[in-house]
Amino acid sequence: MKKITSQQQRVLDCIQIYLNKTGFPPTRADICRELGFKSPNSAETHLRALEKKGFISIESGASRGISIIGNSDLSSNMDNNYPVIGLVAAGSPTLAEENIENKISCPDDFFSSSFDYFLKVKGLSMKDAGIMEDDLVAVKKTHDVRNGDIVIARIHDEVTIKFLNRKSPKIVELEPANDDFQNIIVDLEHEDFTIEGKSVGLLRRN
Amino acid sequence: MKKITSQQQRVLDCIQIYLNKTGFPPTRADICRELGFKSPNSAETHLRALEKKGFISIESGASRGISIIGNSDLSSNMDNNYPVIGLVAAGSPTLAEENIENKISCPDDFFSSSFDYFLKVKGLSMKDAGIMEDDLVAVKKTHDVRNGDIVIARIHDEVTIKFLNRKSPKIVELEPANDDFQNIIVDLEHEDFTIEGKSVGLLRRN
DNA sequence: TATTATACTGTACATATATTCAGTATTTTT
DNA sequence: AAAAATACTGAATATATGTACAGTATAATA
Repeated sequence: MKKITSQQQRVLDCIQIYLNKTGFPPTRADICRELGFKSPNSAETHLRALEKKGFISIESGASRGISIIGNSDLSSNMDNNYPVIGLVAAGSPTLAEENIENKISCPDDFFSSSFDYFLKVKGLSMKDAGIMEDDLVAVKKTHDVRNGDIVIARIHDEVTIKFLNRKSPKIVELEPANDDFQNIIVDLEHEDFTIEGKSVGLLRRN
Repeated sequence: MKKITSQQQRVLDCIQIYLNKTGFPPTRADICRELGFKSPNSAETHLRALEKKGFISIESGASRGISIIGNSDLSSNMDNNYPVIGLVAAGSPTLAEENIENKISCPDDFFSSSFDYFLKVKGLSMKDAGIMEDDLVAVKKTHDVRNGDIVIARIHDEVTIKFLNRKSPKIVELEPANDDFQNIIVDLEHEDFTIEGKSVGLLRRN
């Protein structure tokens, strides 16, 4: 992003404020009125400078054809309501109504990968990985997991969040990030084991 | 809200889609083009009907002066672009262009308190508090801080994130959350010390 | 049944608006 | 020191645009 002058910043702010106030962009004359310019060309040259530097785009010929770039304000990355699910000792973290503690509005592209829900962490078994009690882990429902991934796994009826370490085709090791906890060895042939998903991010609200 | 006809709904949708696509509202001619009308008055009468029913407002005389009424809360609850600032060893974390690594679109009410920027954490001095390298700490610029708060403080030219512990009116202790690091004792009378803000949340993107 | 609302086409026109051209002056960059 | 960018005023103009007027036709409402 190229550098912006203070006057150009004023014009850019003016456009944003006008948009918030009216719902549509200003004309050159509107900008002049707001900022005290006496010639529409004052606004015009600033707009062209802002366009050249990539801050706005101007639809040629169209009235009020200004749009602020990076202002993905509406549908392109519309917020979605993501459920927060408590990590209970027993029971699968289903999206059933009774398991949803609340919902968080958040852009769809907030994390590197899309995700399906937030998991509220209980306990400190992953504390050395920076995952603390009550942290919200963004979980993507997938079976495409690799060694070293932080996965949400279910063994019988117990759900847990751990590092994945696939030792052999039949043996999976779940590693906590805390010396006070022990590794969990799962024999895929004799135990009911499911990967619910993996962590793609974390959110902590003080 | 009064009932809407299917054609009026089409026009309303058309306005929203046009807004999402271009960033500004359509003209009567634009609506005609999108929906296949052959007279600008077709769009005009639908717009007047939508205005009468309270779905949109029309600024008289202004080109593209259409705004969707239901979107008023959406524009106030709109996402904001928050700058990501690198925690550099030296220098204040100012919002100057050269310090902004990128921007993150995020709802204003995402954390318990409003905040001003994301600070990208370097080092592991707060690892026992679950703050890891490259984590993004949501920082609220404020001087209203209390003992036990995670604060962003500046000593001379060095910026750091630590627990605050005000020992006396003149002595402030900054505590890391890592046994490998030592407490920092600051003498307010003889050292250049500023509280830049405090942490109100954390974001980690794997 | 009369009236109003809906749903259009088509023409016309005043004005709202973008945009160009001609200047002047200061600051920044090369 | 020259060139380019910034920061304006002021005037002019082609056109983009809102909007009124004149029709036609069907569906909904009172």
